[in-house]
Amino acid sequence: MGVDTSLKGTLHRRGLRMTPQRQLVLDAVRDLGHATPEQVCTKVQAVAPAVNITTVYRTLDLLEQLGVVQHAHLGHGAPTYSQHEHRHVHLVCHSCGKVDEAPTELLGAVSERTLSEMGFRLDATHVALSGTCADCLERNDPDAADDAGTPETPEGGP
Amino acid sequence: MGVDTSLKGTLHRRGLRMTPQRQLVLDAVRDLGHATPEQVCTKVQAVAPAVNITTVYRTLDLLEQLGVVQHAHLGHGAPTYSQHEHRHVHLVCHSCGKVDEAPTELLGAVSERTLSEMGFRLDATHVALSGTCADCLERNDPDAADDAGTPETPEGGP
DNA sequence: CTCCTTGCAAATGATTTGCAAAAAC
DNA sequence: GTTTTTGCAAATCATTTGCAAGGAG
Repeated sequence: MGVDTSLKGTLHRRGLRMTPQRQLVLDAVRDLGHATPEQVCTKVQAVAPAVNITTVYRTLDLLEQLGVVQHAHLGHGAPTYSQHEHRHVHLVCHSCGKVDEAPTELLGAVSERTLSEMGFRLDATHVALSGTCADCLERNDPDAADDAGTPETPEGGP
Repeated sequence: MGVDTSLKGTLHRRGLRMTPQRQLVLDAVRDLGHATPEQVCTKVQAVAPAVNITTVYRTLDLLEQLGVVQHAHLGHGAPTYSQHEHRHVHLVCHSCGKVDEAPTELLGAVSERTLSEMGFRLDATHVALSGTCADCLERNDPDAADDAGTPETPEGGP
């Protein structure tokens, strides 16, 4: 370890500049765990109302290029940003939208299989597993809690 | 089986109407495997140029409500639509964007674990696993093809 | 003939871009 | 002082909605 890993150092090594906005965005991402650009913006604006959402987008892109944060697609809507050190698999309930987290080792065996069988290296932290959380399972389907294959066919008649 | 499974029958049972557009959209989804609304639209317009993309969006929504197609989020951009009968897990390469498919049983053990440990029922077909495909692995990283878990952890102390 | 469905145009929501002013080095 | 960064407004892209005309049953 001889490399400067501070945000300031990382920026300076590339001829980029340290600004309060960049620190605030990074802090917000750290704080929120996995948040959309808009959530990050709201958090930042709680401290510095003048910061524009444009800057948040630009800064998130930049921090990702620097390898300081990463984004994952949790399902239907916006990408969410978090830090590499929070390595976990996201479990998104597509009924209530809740995001659970599971240890990446959950996918260890799967990862090995895709690598050896198809040469595909999984990035577990970028994955969002979709399904139905415990609460919604009970709420919608009190006794079919052991079947993982039957599609539910939602109703939508006028 | 006594239930009419044709699109026309499914529609009629709910008081909805069969139209050429709906058949075309369904054919396009079947044909394309997993396609974004825009790709479906392009395919449909190859046959019927007058069909509006609005209709494609509306029809995809409808077909999904009917349980005829489903959508999955494959990563960065648009959702993609496919058929329930093609039950597979998507493996998306976030380097080249290629989409591979794996049998859903790949996630069987994971599914059992999330269900018993967290009460979370996975929907394997809705899942997109992200990572690096064999081609891109070799292209970028010719000899590190056996590591699926060691992170480089960027630091940033307050 | 009666409602459902479509096409169009305009509304919306999220993200990006151009540019001059402000800030960092 | 020079170059990067920011804020704002306008542009863009994807998706949705209102409404009148067109089509299915």
